[in-house]
Amino acid sequence: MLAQLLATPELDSVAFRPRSEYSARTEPSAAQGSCSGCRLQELCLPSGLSERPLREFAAVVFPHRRLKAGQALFRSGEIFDAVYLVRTGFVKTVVLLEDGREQVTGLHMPGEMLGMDGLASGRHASDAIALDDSDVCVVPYDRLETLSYEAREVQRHLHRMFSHEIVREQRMMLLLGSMRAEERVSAFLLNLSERLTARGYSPSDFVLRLTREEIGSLLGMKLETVSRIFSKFQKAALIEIDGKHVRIVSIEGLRGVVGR
Amino acid sequence: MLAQLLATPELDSVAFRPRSEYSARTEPSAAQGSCSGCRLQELCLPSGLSERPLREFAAVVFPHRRLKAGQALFRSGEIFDAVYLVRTGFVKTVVLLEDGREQVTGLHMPGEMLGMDGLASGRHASDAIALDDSDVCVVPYDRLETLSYEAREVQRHLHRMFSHEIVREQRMMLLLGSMRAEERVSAFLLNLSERLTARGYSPSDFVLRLTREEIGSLLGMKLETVSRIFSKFQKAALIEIDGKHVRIVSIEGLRGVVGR
DNA sequence: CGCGGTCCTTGACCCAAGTCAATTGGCCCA
DNA sequence: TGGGCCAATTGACTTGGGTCAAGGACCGCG
Repeated sequence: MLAQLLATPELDSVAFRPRSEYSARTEPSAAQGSCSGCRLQELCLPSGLSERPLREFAAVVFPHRRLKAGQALFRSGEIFDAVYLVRTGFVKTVVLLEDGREQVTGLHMPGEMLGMDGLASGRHASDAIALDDSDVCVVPYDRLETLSYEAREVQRHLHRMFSHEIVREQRMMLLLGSMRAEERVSAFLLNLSERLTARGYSPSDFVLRLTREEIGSLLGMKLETVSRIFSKFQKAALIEIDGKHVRIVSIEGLRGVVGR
Repeated sequence: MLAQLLATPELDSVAFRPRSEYSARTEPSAAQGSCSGCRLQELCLPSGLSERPLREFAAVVFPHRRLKAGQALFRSGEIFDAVYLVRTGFVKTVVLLEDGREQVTGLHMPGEMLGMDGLASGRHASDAIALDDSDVCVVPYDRLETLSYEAREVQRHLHRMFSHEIVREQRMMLLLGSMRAEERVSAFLLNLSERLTARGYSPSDFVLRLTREEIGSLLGMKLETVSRIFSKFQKAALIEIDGKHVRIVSIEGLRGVVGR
């Protein structure tokens, strides 16, 4: 999306110096763009801002970070110093149990904020891993604090984003705690469809960025179960599925699965 | 706890006028106490504040609301206008599926903040129900906004409380998505013990405020399973349980259940 | 081009947890 | 003081989803 706007030759030629941290960070690139020029505005931080704060934001510029598929944006235990806004690509977040078990806790799309979990303790409580080559806007927390301290509407918007995350996680708890496997998969597909639609993509035709195993982890089931349910939904003419490519044939049918 | 401080005759005689809303709200009582006098300080909003903002808070006074066991603090769909701080008693939060299924998403103790889920959409996304007779501090959101707008440390502290909630929910997702029933129950007991300890109660001797059904809902299992696991833990000499009264006999044993 | 790796699908079998049902014990209050 | 109600326990049985295993498709790479 917005990548086009910013992917000028100058930006593409910026050298990425890998740091020696264990998450193999890349330095934020010099890539810059004011929020006022960002196509994600209506989904992102400054959304809903009126004149004055918007003008302030117009001058604001945050560094970006480019991630290759599989690369970590941050890892559990690392010092928290910034939150992140996905600009392009998809990012998953994962929390780990000491014994190695892990749980995918979220799949984050352009416009969504990441990393607020680190604020509580000063260290991140989850890993964030790019699923595609991704571009992420880095908002240093002290910057954000100052902005929201100075512009009340920024503050309010920030609170709203926090709250959104809380509501999202509540819904995941509901899904994990009270729904059966088929309902979870159906809810997952419907949710994807909705969020992709809001970003201008087809509501019925998309590619899963996650493997069956990752989907299973997100939904609290095993990859074989995910696979079987996809097959079953296909047989029932609710979806067509080919590897990671999904076509929703009957939104109503899917709604029926979770509705009852 | 702090209730004693405030339960002066004048306050106790304040009339509670039930409103006509479907959650049968009581008006915030006129009960007042500055945050600087509150025994929950180190757990609550102004915690960690340095001189200046603390002085500001010293002047701050919020209304309280008394809830009888079973009474709702807020309900899903109601207009959001305040967040709440539990002062005494225990409060559960519940999210509902259209078909009537429900999921207990949290059990909240004194010092914990509630209701931030309403900020995202302007309406609460969950129900909050008192489990005991409880006393709750009502912080109108616009008040909070102003405070955190004026005192930067308040803002930071508020963000930290948001973040805490996000981390808590992440952990619940991990529990629901990746742990087996016995591990969940063990993690639940250990978590209760920890939080009660932080509040000055015994780490090993406490009463569950939830029924088996509510515990099951919180942990994503049926009440019979909860009951069986309690019995099993008792047979294994990890706990002693009599109705709602729990005594942890072997913390290490419980840790062993979830550790492996 | 062929080899190894990862991802996906499907089948057969099994078990953890759900379902259904009976019983007990408190507790409220008529 | 006893009847009704609700919470909890426990047993017998069922089942949804996990486990294990085999095989196929599709890479990227030497």
